[in-house]
Amino acid sequence: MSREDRTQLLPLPAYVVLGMIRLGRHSGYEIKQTVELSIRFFWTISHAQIYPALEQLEQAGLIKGRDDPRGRRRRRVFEITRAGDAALEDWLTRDEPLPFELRDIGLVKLFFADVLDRDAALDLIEAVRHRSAARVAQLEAIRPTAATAADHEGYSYPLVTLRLGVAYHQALADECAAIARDLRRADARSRRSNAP
Amino acid sequence: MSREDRTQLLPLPAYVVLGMIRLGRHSGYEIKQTVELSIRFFWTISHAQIYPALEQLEQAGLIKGRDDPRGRRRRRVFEITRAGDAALEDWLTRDEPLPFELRDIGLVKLFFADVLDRDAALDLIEAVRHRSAARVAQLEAIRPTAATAADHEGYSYPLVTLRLGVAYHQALADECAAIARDLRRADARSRRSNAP
DNA sequence: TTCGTCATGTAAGAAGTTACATGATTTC
DNA sequence: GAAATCATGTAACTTCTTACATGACGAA
Repeated sequence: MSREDRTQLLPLPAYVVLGMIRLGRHSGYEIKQTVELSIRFFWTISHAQIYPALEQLEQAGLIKGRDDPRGRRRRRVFEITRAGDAALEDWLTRDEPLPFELRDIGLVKLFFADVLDRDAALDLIEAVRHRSAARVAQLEAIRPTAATAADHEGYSYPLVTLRLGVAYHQALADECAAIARDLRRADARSRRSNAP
Repeated sequence: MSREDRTQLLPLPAYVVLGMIRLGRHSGYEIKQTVELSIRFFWTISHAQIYPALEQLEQAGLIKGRDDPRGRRRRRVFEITRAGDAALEDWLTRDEPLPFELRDIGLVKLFFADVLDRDAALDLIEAVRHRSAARVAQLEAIRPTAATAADHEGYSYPLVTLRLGVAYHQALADECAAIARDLRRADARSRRSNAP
């Protein structure tokens, strides 16, 4: 797919920054913080990307910035323009593929686990299970905050993405447990038939 | 975390290539094909990475290559060395964090969906649901192949990773359906109370 | 006065993708 | 004989992270 094929008017990080401005994050610093508190489980962006993106968005007329120092501490705040609102809505409703890119070293290792003995393989499965269980716990810890925002501030979709994150890590953890059970059962069966 | 902190002896793609050689993939071309057929849902690697990685692995003495042309068509085949076996097993059993990196534009868009009207938001949820449902179907289509390999060739872990992939995409799809149901229910409730 | 936080930016480098480049073999 | 597949490599480019650089403010 070449650059021109997809009607990607802006690079993706810029849309994320635009969305954060739309949700009332004003400075680059605030955007970075909110990203870490909310979407970091399915999207990351470093401040070295944010500041150039803000520049780019302003150049495109989608946001409007002004200096708003706090005391002598410099600070630049932004607001979304009408063109920005339109661009964000266009992006959100655009009928385009929604890439799901996963890089999971746990699963890669597990894929190769036939070269290990049974116990080492089970250790790997347990490591993957534990990782997802920990992630579920992390997400559940955030849930009250998201639920409050949903009830009182009218932001219900952060809670939706949280639910999805919990759902798939819970499923991953459960399936790991099931797989470990199956492997142990198969092993017990084969030992019974080999040594009667 | 700095480069030296983690005892990452080789870059990750090199371990993936090493593992593929271990599973009997001989050439760079074959490795690329197997990656596409098996781990592509949680790891990708381009041929532009594979060939340098093979070079690097050979330099490190973990694999041994020789020319094995097919007719006049050149071809270089590799086999894993004893040092390579050891390095692979060390990597697989190493007690290190297992990064899970997700970049999911569907969830990002959903996170911002409060700025959309109800129908557009439901369209987004449906798009995310459909994407995962399609992925489940894709994975189920591969399952017979993986099951055969597990039963007859002693490679049971590819089937394990397949199960995990099915589990989490199924969970994602189910949760999307549940969320859509909840949203519609909440909407119906609020309309009832507003217009009695 | 030191540490953590607020705040913004740039530069260098790593990692990865796409495109370029080449050529043989097989299949239709 | 054209198209798909086998097969290997490099170059250019994009993207993203980490490190560098700077400085104010508040709390202990």
